[in-house]
Amino acid sequence: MAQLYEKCIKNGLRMTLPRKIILEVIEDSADHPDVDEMYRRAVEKDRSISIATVYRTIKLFEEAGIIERLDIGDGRSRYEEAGEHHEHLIDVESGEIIEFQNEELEEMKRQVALNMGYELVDHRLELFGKKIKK
Amino acid sequence: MAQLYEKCIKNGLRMTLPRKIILEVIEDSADHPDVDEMYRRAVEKDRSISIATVYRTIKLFEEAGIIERLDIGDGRSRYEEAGEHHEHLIDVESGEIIEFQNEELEEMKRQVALNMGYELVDHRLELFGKKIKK
DNA sequence: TATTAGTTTAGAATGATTATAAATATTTCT
DNA sequence: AGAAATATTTATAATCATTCTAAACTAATA
Repeated sequence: MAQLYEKCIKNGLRMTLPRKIILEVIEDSADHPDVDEMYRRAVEKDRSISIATVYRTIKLFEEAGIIERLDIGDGRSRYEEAGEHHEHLIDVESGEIIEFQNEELEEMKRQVALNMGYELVDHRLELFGKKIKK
Repeated sequence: MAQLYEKCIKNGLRMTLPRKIILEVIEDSADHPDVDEMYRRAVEKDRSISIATVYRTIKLFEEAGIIERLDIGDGRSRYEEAGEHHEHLIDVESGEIIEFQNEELEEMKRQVALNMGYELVDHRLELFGKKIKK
């Protein structure tokens, strides 16, 4: 599963120890950690890593398309491995973030933008929901 | 056009001078100002108003459903008068924010949430587009 | 009008993020 | 490999948006 590493190399990034560690953190994370959480996970692997490096590296990885930023509207940015495009449903009671995909929805967004004379270059959708108990 | 004022009263808000001024600013704004911009506009009407009051009052108005928050992903919160639900298309070149409505899209969001066992309580969609030149 | 409760102000505090300067590490050149 | 040049990291200060606090002020109530 070193395809992320390959992607970094392809982007001409020097793979230093801190960058490798942060990359590992990303690979190991199935959730959507914020910077602070990523920092905590990185420190577990290497005590000496600095928060500034985490911020800088995350920005670097984001620009290289290695990770994607998710903004659920509280002040912090969360990150996840880039990949298949998907949307997020946030459970307003538990804070849980659930991923989903819906091609029809995607297509409709593209279409709506087009109707206004725009080429869609990015889009962001978050649904906030309450679990229906049966 | 004092329906916003009425709405405040209905919500049991004391209508002090600063609150009236901030309400005026909201009524006069056809765009999507951030807190700092709203503060600047308020100060033009009353020199003595404080940024803390603007923050507090905005939060108050948001909770009362007088205004709505818009987050376009740069660090700041923007606000607009609450009303007809609509979405935003952000022109990535000019930064311009264009409003649009699409009931079909709305319905689809509700449906997608429902399929996952959730009642949609809120949703946020932003399209980022580049103007197509003909 | 005195008392109480709510609001505003100014400024300090906080939390997330970015910038800076010195120390380290990596690459390049010979 | 060793020196010079370049990039990266670290620690910390700075910044930006936002929230909190305490004292002053205003409005509502008894």
